[in-house]
Amino acid sequence: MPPATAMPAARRGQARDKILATAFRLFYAHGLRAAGIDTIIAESGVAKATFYKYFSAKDELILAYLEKVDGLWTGQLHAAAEAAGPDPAAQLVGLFDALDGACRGDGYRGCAFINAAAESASGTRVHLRTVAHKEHIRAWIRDLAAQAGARDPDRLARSLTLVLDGGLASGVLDADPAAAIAARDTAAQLVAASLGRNP
Amino acid sequence: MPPATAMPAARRGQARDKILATAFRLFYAHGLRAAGIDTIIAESGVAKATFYKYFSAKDELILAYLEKVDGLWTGQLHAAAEAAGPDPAAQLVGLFDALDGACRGDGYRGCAFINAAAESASGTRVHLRTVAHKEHIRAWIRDLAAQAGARDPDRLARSLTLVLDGGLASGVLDADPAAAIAARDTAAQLVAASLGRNP
DNA sequence: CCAGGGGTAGACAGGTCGGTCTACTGTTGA
DNA sequence: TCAACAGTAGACCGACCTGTCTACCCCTGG
Repeated sequence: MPPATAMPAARRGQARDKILATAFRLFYAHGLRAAGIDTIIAESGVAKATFYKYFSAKDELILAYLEKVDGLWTGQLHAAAEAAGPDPAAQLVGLFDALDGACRGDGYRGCAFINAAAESASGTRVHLRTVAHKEHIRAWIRDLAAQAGARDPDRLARSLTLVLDGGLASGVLDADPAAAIAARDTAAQLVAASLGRNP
Repeated sequence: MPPATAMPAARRGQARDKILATAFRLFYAHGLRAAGIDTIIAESGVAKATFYKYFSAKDELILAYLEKVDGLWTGQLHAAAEAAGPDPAAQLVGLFDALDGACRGDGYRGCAFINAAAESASGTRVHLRTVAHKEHIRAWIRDLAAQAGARDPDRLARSLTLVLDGGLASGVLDADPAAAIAARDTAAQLVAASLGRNP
């Protein structure tokens, strides 16, 4: 790291965090286009020049926002899975508790990635980032399915991600907890069937 | 109908159709906000005053667009179901062929309603319209499930709509036909299980 | 012949968008 | 002491947004 700055380390980059936190809130609540730069800057209590020091354009902020959501949501998914115990089959079902938890939260508006994809043209960096996220999730679920000894891990992973995405997508319409419960229930059924309980 | 106009009947309201057709294309391809009124007007080959004669505001056009999509998509769903024959259980699976057909089409970008919901604040007329659409679909699927003699029609309908929404939602990320096939496959599994083939 | 309705063309207003730029303030390490 | 740096405040730019309004054209029924 180059020499030293004339700034207290505690304060460096503090503005960036405030901006990102505000962006997180506004992007998720109102959508990528509806949340304007001016509003984000004003609600962050930050100067415009400061914003453009950390983010060269709005797109960069959106990308940073998606990165943050990715980390948060993936973490919740992993935590929910692990809370179900060491059995991979149980984890495959348990991860759906994250969906339940999310849709009970205030201001739940479905999946940030699906919503972002709906507002971005395919081929753009933002859109590609949403695709990458979904692929990561599916790869993780596939691993879990393989560990659980599913007859066809890829097929089970496809089914489960469909159910998960369905639960998330319906969340942007209404945050009905019944959808999350049904998703978990459906997942349990699919996991059981895939484990060879019946032909 | 009042007296008579001084206009050839064939031409009356023709402009409205052109506008709606253009709006359909642009709203779906680019999103509600990204498609501007000026662009829609220009590509419709219509004067601005004509537009505002038929639609008092952009929101009205969006609502008309959603109405049109509703009719089209519901029609495709019904057609796919009926193509599977008279058996309600087969229809419950067959309707997923509409998903397959849709995602193979050019410019497929997932579910217009989920995308619209992602761009509209909850409580607005646009948002409420998306919720109504999803409820209609689910009610129809529930009826089919009841006719098929499912043990718990409501539960089966919930599961199937989750899978359907999952397939549609993933379409805005990438138009992978594998997702549609997996959705149909998953639906078949759920329908079979719900019909009492196994405890 | 002419009133009236459906249409076109396009200027215009008022606002918001993302982004740039200038000028200034505090803090701190050399 | 002072240069360097993180920050603030806010004017400003050009582009684009929705929506209004004026002016004109063309066709047709009375």
